[in-house]
Amino acid sequence: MLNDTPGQSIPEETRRRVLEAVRQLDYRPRGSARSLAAGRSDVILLSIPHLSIGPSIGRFVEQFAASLADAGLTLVTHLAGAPGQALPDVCAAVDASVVASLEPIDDDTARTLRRAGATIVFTTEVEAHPTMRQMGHLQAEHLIGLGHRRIGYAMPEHKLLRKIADDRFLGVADACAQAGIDPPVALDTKFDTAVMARAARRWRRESVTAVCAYNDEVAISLLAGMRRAKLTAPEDLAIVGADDIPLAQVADPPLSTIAFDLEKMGRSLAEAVVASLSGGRPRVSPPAFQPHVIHRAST
Amino acid sequence: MLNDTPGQSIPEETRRRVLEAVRQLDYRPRGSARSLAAGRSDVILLSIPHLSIGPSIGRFVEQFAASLADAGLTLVTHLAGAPGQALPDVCAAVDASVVASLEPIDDDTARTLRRAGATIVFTTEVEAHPTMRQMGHLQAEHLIGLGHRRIGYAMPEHKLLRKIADDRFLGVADACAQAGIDPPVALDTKFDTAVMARAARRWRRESVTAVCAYNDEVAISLLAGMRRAKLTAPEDLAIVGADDIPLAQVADPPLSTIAFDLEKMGRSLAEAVVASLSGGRPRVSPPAFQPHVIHRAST
DNA sequence: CTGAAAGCGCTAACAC
DNA sequence: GTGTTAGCGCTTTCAG
Repeated sequence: MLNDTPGQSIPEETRRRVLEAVRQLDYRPRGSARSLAAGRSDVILLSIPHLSIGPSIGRFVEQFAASLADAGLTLVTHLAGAPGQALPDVCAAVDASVVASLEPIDDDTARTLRRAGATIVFTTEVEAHPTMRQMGHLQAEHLIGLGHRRIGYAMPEHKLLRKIADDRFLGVADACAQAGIDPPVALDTKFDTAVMARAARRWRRESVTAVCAYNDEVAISLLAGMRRAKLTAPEDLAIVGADDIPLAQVADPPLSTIAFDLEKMGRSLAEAVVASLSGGRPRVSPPAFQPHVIHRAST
Repeated sequence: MLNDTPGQSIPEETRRRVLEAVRQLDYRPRGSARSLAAGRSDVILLSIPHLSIGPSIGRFVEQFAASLADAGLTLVTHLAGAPGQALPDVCAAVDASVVASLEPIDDDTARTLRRAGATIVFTTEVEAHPTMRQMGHLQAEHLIGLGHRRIGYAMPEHKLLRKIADDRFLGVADACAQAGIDPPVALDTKFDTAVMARAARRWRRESVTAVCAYNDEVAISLLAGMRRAKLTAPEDLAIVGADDIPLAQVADPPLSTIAFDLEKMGRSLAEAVVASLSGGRPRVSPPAFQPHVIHRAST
């Protein structure tokens, strides 16, 4: 009865009272025993790339967790990349049935994960990877559409963001190639106004008229550098960010950026997880994220 | 031997070969079986307050995870507050032996957690709560030390941040009372330049000369509003933020803020968890966080 | 349709 | 000092 097996004949009164008792004691089956017996744990482990934690990812995780909960699955997250337990260790410890990741998991780890007790591995690799690329593509396209012919790229400071950054950069490069213009000139950045001022001048010297920033934080930081260098956006240098963080709206000038539907993304990922659990192909539905540009005054 | 029981006599060669084989297969005991048998899971569940995810918390979590890993414990995190699984559900699902939380856990939940299979509950309630308060205190003290006699408080937009905000606000109010000046005048905020411009003017009208912001994001947003209202910091209104996010350095003017040692905090919390596991009192050592003000141009 | 029993993968406590 | 076994709390399967 507790498992709600269909086709039973329990007096309504009794049923109610038992359920009531359960609620009162708020009994919960012990996860370890449950998964040991059932051979499947209903625990989903999400690996979040180190340091890139921000409000956007928060919204995504929330939706992901909520959708999973609807399917009776429990989400826990793990901060990847940092020192400490590696993903396979954590996976084994919580006996996760599915591992989801926002950034590509290397083959070696993936193999370990898969081997680890029938644990199914699932990554967004298939779709999210292109999405990162697509974001870069959109940034550049937007700028090119505005008439810019020489584009800069502002890399993130932290090297652990490099994998994602490379993807986004590739998208920019792609768009430039497609438009038949020079490849983007990439420069490293830092959360330091003086450094960013120097970068801005450097781009100007190289005849760059617009730059795609790795994300909004980098873009805002560049805006600060420009102010210091007595340069204005978008006249001297047009700037486009990525991720649409809340602060982008109050940047000076307000920052153009690339947004995408994180709630939808969370929902799709959850669907994919559920599907993979019932033997389906672990794949997220294509029209999931719909990245799009938000045009504000900085471009 | 795999458990490294002391006092054995295994030929060195054999030992080496077995260990080698283990590494090759990279075998990992299944967590569920392990904890079921041992009655203890070595999984630590960290509950992170909904939405307040930011770079600072990332650094904290990393250090926490690393320190726990040193003690052979595995950390997973859960986003609290959001719809989806509640903390006790997640706790039961992963069979956590310790639950740590950044914000106070209500008594009801705590009781459930504690009951749930000998799971020990641990919260930072004891110490972190005061720390939030202390941050507000420091903000106000700093401003008062600079000669300000009427102080404003900028509340966060999101109501789920309210609990933390109330604590921080209380610290500000405390400091004001101690200094014998008027209580802080609190205003709601939004990531919208126009709204913030209005708030700035409102504070001026109320003779406020300095405002403590809930955090750096709110502060930066207020700075944007002031620019719009043709007000300058710190002359027209001195601003102090909290948390010391990277963007605080590139704010215009650079933002004074309250920082604290997140790495140390992570380490202390881990120590406390380990202690609580060996029967000690779940308490984090007092001199753990050392919040301090970083004085920049905005005040 | 309901009850009893086997056993999931490990650890701990026990005899040898 | 080493091998063996009982059993952790559940699910599932298989008789009744």
